[in-house]
Amino acid sequence: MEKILDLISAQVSQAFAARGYDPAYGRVTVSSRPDLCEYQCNGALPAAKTYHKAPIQIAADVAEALADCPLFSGVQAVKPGFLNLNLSDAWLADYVEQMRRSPNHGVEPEAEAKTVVIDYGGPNVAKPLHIGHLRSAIIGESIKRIQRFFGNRVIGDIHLGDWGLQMGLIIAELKERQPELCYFDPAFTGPWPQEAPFTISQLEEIYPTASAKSKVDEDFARKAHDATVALQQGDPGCRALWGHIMAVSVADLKKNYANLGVSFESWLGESDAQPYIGPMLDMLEQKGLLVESEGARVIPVQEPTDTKEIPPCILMKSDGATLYATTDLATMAQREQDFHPDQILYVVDKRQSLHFEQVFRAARKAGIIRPETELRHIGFGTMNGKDGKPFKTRAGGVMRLETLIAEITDFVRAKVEGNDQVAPQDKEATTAKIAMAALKYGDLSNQPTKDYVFDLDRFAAFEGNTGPYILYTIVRIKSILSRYGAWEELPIRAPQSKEGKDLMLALTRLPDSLLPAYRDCAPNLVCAYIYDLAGYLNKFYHETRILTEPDGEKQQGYIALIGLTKRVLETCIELLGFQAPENM
RNA sequence: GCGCCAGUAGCUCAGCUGGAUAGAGCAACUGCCUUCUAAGCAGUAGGUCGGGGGUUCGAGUCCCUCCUGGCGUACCA
Repeated sequence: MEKILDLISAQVSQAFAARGYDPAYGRVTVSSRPDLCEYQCNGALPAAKTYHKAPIQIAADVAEALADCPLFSGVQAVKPGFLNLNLSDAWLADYVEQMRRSPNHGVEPEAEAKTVVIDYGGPNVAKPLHIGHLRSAIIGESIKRIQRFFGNRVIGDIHLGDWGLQMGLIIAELKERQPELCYFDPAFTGPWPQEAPFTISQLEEIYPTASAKSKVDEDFARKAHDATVALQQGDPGCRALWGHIMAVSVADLKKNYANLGVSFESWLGESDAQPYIGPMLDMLEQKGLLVESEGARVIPVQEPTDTKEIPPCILMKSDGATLYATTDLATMAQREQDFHPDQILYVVDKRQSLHFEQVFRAARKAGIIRPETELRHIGFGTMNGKDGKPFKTRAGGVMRLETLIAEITDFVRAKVEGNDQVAPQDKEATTAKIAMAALKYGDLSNQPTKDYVFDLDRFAAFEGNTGPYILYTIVRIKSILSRYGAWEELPIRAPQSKEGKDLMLALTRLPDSLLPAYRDCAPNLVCAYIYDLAGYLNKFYHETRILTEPDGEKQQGYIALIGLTKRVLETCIELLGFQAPENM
């Protein structure tokens, strides 16, 4: 269905045209002065210049033309030249009723579904998830859900860091600890053991140990390098070990992402892009795009129109090794082959923006993706501690994601334990839902590109603009609805109060809020919308006795209104990646 | 050096293509629970929108300049 601002703007534009003005001046926005009116049109101000007339005169002219319009209960031309509009109760109720019946609450999906690949996550195999992975996961997951809501076919790709030196380090360290393992016996031909020679917690200890050792022990560093080369060249023992590392690690990653409510359709990694590297480099050589520069093979991406200097995209180091950019390009070739995407979104730390600029340009130049495919880097900022510096543990290390989640969960649990509304058997599940809302909303309510301060005390307080506030609002509605009984089919009725009308007006803003959130990949706009909506619901709730309302028809209208509000709020938090409990 | 991003209330942040009196939340203070969950609602106080110029009927928003901070700047990912 059509967005309410479009409908109103069309009416006002018509009025402008009817009085001989350009209809383009008829654009209507939500009022910046809710005390004066619900909607406003500023078109008379710029029109004054064009028509050499006083703006107030134009506004009055248009107001006159709108006098009989059934959309409005009031149209006023004010001071400099504002057009102040108020909607008729009946028309508004009818619009909200249409929203109630619409499958997406009035939000129009894309006319033609697009195929979108979203690259988020990017965890390294054999290393625990830490808070650096949090934003990518949360933001990426939300963008994915928003894309789906608008009808697109979306593939979330975790893009594992499963290749390169880190694997060599682990293999080399294992060889030092357990040289007797069959994987290190060149004479051994298999079959390889089913069971991995380590657990996930051992793996998580082995990697940092090996990494630290390689920095002080040159001999060990060389062994790790050799193991990496052996793996990449297909040494059977190394490959078998690598398979174990992958299996153990991926199982653990799946568990951890599931705890976050984050999932991926594609579990491919850098290793899967390797077969594409050779052919891609050949193709680039053939096209003459790959040139020698300071001993490396690069694709120059500087354009004559650039005002800044863009270093070339390096695909092969002087020692012949490939790099990050090589893998990313090969991965793009793979995605083009597998999915033929209309859009690829990279939800990756904003500090890598230059890297993506180079890779995107190289990909375009080389024709690795179709020209019409949109490539976009959604760069996000750092999560900082209260001191404004990157978040660390008390000891100064990088905090594990599990630890962070456990800390929030503990805070929430303390509050839920003392809450009689929650049945004892539901307490743990409710705690988990609230904790997830606090964490995700806390992150997503910020603009993705900005660094933000993660303050556990603030998030745990649950007052004001927080995830738990949104959940609490939903729970209040659920409580009334469950006492009332069947409510799903009740129609929206004309508002009975200012609070009721304000709530309806807030509901009509859903499509106008979600569309920019979708276009700009900005979940923070969804947060801003539901915070606003929740506020209007709570005001309405406070001013209106619903269950004790004697007039049955009025009561049905109230119930229908809060029922729709509940559905809209739940739809939105679903887009953000969390859910509301029954009680809290 | 060059480039990108940011600077709005004590703190954390909004502010849509320039428009009416710059908004929330936290912290402070004041009211509201015998009636649907007070994790709520209402109110008070708190600002020369980093500084200085400019564009115009009008600038937090656009242009220039300066200051401060963060990040990035060819063989790490």
